[in-house]
Amino acid sequence: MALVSSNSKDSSSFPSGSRESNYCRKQKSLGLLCSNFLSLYDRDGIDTIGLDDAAARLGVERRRIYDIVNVLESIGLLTKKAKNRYSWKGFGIIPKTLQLLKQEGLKESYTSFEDPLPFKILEEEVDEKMQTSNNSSQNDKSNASSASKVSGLGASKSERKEKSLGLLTQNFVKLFLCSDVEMISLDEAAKILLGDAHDLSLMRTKVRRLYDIANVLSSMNFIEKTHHPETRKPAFRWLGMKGRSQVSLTNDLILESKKRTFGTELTNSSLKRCRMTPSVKAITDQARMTPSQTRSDCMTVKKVDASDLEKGSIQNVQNYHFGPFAPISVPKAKPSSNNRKQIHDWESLAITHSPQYHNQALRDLFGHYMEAWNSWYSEVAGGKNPIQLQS
DNA sequence: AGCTCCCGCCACAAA
DNA sequence: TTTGTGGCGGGAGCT
Repeated sequence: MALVSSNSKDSSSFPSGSRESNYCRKQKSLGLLCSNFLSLYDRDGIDTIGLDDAAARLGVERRRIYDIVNVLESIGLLTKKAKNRYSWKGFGIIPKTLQLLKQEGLKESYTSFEDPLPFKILEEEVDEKMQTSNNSSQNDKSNASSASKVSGLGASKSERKEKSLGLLTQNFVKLFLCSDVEMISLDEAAKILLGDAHDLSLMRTKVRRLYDIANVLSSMNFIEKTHHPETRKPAFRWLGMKGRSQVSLTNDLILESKKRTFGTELTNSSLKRCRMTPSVKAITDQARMTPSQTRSDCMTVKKVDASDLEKGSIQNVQNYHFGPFAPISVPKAKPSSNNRKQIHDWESLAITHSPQYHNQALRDLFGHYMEAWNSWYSEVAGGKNPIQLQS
């Protein structure tokens, strides 16, 4: 197939049993790929994204880009423009997407785990612009229903859609938005999403896909991995937009530590066979952890009520601020007359969410930032309540 | 040993 | 027919 990239040839030259000893599976995870994808495209001035371009710049085969893009598209971050081309919508769309997903879920009368979840894709009202690209595939999507169909070759177009990663992502998110569960394991989620089909191999496949989705959503901090308090079984907890805003402070530290390690490298390909010194590996391991994972050592995160995000953020989508250490890709708030108020917001945000690191390197780095912040703050804002790094 | 999830085959859709 | 898309599950890395 013409799509096979040089990269995939690389992998085929290292068949499963004979990969180089320093092959590191984690370095090639979908989550990391998603982070890198966002580093590339979540910024001002990005309008369209070419899949070939993305694959080349990230150093992965195209198949993996489809995985990422399908999940991102399902939550509105991207919309398909044409073959090979997507347009970037950005995280401002997320509150609206979540609201719509919640409405959808509630409309489907899905309120508890006892109810089978009717499969129905979110209408494309997430983005009005999409209305212009009216085509048959949209109708197919919105008409897709019933989870009970079993897989098999010769599946129709709509049957294929029903099993798509995008639809599964939306239904997975609905589980959180439309129920009162604190956390859910992927096993449980798969059972619910499969409805009445409990075939073992179907279950395994569904769980595999949920792992893919969970990794991508975790990398954006919409969910975080945790453990059930009683069974200690791995489970995922919903963070939503709060997850994103809470980690904005630490995000830059993580980006920074990545930079220190890899320079400007954003591709996964370079990670493929690079040998890392133990110290570098320790830092990159830390950096690879999602910010929420980094936090989770010391912080407990309360479940976000979906209504919070509806109340708070929807009307403020355009005014969403990420805080003083906003990622470079995020447009910073323009200086304005209420600059002073923003300073106080930042201050309280920083105080509230000041992370505590077990990792000394990150503690040092964070300390450095706090020092810089306090010095700037005392100059500009009079030095009231300087922030202190908690130990 | 069970969990996790990368990898790429290959069916299906679109051009 | 060729190229684009993405479901799927084997099996290896990770814990």
